[in-house]
Amino acid sequence: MRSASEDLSTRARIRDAAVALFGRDGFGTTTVRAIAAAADVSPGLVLHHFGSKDGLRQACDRYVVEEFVGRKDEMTRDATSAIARWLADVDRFHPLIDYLARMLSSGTTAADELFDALLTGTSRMLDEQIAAGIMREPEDRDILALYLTLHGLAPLVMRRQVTRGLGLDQLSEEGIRRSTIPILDLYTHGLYSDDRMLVAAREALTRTSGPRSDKGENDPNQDPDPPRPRRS
Amino acid sequence: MRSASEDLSTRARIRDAAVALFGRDGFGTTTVRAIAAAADVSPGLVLHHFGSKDGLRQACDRYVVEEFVGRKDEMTRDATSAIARWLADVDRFHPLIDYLARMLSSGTTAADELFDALLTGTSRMLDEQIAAGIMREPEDRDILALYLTLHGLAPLVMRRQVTRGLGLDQLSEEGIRRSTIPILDLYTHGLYSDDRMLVAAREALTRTSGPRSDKGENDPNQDPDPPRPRRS
DNA sequence: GTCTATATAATGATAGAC
DNA sequence: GTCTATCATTATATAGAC
Repeated sequence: MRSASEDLSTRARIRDAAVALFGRDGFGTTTVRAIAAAADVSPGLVLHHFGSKDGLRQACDRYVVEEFVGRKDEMTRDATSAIARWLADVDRFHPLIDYLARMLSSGTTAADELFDALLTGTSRMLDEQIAAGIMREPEDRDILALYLTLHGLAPLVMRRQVTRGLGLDQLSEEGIRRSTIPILDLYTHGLYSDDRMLVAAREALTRTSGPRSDKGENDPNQDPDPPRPRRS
Repeated sequence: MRSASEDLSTRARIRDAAVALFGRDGFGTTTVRAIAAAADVSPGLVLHHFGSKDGLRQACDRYVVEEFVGRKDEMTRDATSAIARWLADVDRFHPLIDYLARMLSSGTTAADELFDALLTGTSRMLDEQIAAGIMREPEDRDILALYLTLHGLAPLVMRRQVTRGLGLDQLSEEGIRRSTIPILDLYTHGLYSDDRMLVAAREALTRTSGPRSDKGENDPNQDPDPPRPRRS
């Protein structure tokens, strides 16, 4: 299991350097020269291999998608050992995560593909766990799958904020150790002590079909206001 | 309530154009000339007002943070009417959201400030709701607040994916109508049918202190693997 | 495949007129 | 405050030697 930059082909080395820099600094800010320097080749060679800067970007997109979706299948087969390998190889993935974050918040079709693949995986998982009786039957499987996927990606997309909030890298062992139980607790017992919010929202939604749905009032998530994305 | 571009000062018009373009295309990709064209002024004027392109960026950062945090207080005072106003004025906010998304996934200190403000708001809300008996006592308030903030921001940061998955804009009335109940359901009843996952994770975590924590196995969220950010 | 030039265009920034 | 014109720099991309 290669750890980082070793006996990679020159082309792969350039691609890896590009992923890292695009992910860290953005596409527009990153210059071909900087990529060439990072990969220790001449600027000309970068363009020789990928045609243009945009061609390089597309290659990076394809590579990152492939890498994530590929690993996803791997995870499905053997999650535990895959996680172990992941932790051992975490340095290799950080650049990919940063790149992924930029992909997802911008609007490329490659990001769409990737998201769809992850969403499909989540849906399949939901079906299985519900069938096995591990999970209960939710209100709406599709929407639940969508938001679970979002929630799962959020810590990756905002990795910096998680690391700041946790006081340590979430992807470290200690980070996982500290956040696992609280999150499982949330997904096991929920947030509210009883049904009253749900009932109230259901009522409000069936009652008013017009503008200003009152529901936003006590819902910690999802709602329309960017000022306080989870609640007031 | 001004809807979009009207009797704004020239400086404000330039700033709005910059927010929109930076948010849509990224900082490096967006040129001063493009901003000038969008604001219908000369390139020189842009730099006259903001000193440099980076100065313009900083002004945009400050503006967006201020706008979100300011609105947040507004929400706290009167969530319902604030939401109504938000919905009426949704076009004005879309560019801000796109800008926010880029801020949060890149690593500026302005983004840190903003996130911290939102996190503080979430924490305060948690305390209140728990004290009021609306929410139950969680495993760890701080970590819960952190992840609730992340979950709340996720649909904004990945707005495009939510819109694709929902088949309509999440910020539209119909989008809210469709996603409110499923999400409230998740936060009310949780995901799992019983405690077994939580118990298993707790056991695994206290048992093994070494590498490879088995817990990742059945936790739909937060875990280390980018391949399947929520579960296998 | 890889490098060293170099062409060509576009960018951020400045100066000075109005 | 706003514009036009221009500078100096830097970028992507190409051509050709090795």
